[in-house]
Amino acid sequence: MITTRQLRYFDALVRTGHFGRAAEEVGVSQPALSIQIRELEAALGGPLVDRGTTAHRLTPLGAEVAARAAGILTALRNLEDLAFVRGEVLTGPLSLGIIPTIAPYLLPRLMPVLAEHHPRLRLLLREAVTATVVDELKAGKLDAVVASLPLNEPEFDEAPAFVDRFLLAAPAGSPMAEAGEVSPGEVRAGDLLLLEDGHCLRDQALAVCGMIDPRRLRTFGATSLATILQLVAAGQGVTLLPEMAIDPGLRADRRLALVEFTQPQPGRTIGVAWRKGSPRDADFRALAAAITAAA
Amino acid sequence: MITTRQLRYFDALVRTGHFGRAAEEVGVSQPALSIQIRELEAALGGPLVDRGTTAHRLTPLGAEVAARAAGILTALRNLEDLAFVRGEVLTGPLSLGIIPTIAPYLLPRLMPVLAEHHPRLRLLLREAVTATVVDELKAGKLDAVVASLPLNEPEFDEAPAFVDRFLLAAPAGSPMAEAGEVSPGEVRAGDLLLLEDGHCLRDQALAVCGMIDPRRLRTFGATSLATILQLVAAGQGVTLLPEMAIDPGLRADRRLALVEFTQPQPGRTIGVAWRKGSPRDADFRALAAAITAAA
DNA sequence: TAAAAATACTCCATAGGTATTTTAT
DNA sequence: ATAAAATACCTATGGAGTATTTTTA
Repeated sequence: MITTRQLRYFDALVRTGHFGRAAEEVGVSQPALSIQIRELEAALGGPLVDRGTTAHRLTPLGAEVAARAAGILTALRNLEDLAFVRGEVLTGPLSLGIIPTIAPYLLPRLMPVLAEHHPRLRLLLREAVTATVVDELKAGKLDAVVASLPLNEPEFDEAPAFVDRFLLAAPAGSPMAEAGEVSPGEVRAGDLLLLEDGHCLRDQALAVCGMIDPRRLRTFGATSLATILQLVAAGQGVTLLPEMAIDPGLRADRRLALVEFTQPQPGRTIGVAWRKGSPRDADFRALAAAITAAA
Repeated sequence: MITTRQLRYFDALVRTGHFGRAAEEVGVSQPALSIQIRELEAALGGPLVDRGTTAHRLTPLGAEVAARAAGILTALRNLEDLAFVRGEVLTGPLSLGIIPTIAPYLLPRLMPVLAEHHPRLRLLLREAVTATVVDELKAGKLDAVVASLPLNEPEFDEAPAFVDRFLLAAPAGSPMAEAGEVSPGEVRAGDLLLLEDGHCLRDQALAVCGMIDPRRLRTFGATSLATILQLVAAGQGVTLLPEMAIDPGLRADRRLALVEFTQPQPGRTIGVAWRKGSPRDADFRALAAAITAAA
């Protein structure tokens, strides 16, 4: 008899590749997890993992079971979510992931909208780069994420909220700052300042400017747009700036010039993504609507 | 924490509509089942069934849960089936449903083929009308069914094996028997002898002859083609006879005439159906191939 | 020899059984 | 009044913890 417990433990084992860490993740001791894995292997008539002391590999049977187990666990999570869908939309706890290039600019505008229209919503926020929040959404640690769409994950549904245009931030007085507008192709690789690896905005900036060769790029350890903007203000280069990041304080900065791109203006679509089949999808669409209202 | 046990018990409750019979079906006492249902209701935050003393109705939440639970249980069954897919195809136990208008004619030819090519297969056969084997296949009591396709069940996959033509069996000497061939439209409702309700061959005969109005039909309690043929031989009427039901003994019967239909000749497609996503689908396609070889 | 998983053994939570009560028709 | 589900109470299985041993790189 296969139990959900066995599947949960095995799923954690697959994701961590380590009995001890998997046990920690599901909140039991390592022997308890080992025993459940052994039970599952007995039920399926063969080993699921090739045990090495340091590293483990899934057997072919294990890989097949892992894929099916993930599907079953997602369906179970969705079933459990039915408990929260009682009454009106957007009430109760909601674990939401937001990427760093959206969170600080969206949240100040979004929170008042949610507080007014969905006062019984309890948001549990998590800020991390796209790859991280995507993994956590798949694993069930998050209910939904706010990110740049599309995420190209077949197991997600998405609701776009608004389009965020890109502008060019350049040092005041530089040639580009003097032009009324610039085309993306005019940005030189040596001038472009980028966020560190993992931020989707970095990849989008490269795509917009048509750059592929990573060798000629100047990447800083900067994890926030605010830091990058300080570098631009100091004349170190230019950067792609999402329109939503512009606030009055930024416009007042005499060291910076904000230049629009020529048509068609590049931009990113901001929206909400969640696991397909979730019974809370009405909630998530309502959230996307609230984001549209806030933007 | 939702368990597979709760889902299994609830699924049985949904299908039986009765706590006692559901408990019997899953092999536990009625209180044990009641407790698991209550646990599931607690986990989902609301009642799943409206308790009446004699009859029960699912709540809207209950209906939603029932649908999702059925999907999860099917996925779990398919996962458990992975245990049997080790080694070569068509080995080990296989629960197979066959409808009565196929079983007695196909099995004598099929069993030797299977014994020769798949000696390690252990067939567990069940003969019942289409609706019954379809339900049992959905419920996981059967692994596959041999029936007339398509079954039009979105949760099944199908593999056709061969086309079984229909012929007309008429009393020797009757006008239709004298004609070299007849068209389906010539069969009069008052002449056509039919199997009792539930046999798909009955519905197919009506469709072939273009009859809709059930009031003018003469239905007997006959559950087998052999019985119907005795009535035809006695001059009581005519019947639609699948070609595979014809054996030398039947051809030798001087009281019966077998008349072919005009082109396009009507017929039924015989094949194998199973639950979508089953890891044993290679087995089932091999079974369909064996049936083709036997026919 | 050091890190990681498997065993050994003890404890307790939970599923299950029987007997009985409650409930609704 | 009767059939059906819920409750009460006891038993036993199995999941989990700690301590320890085995394994392999």
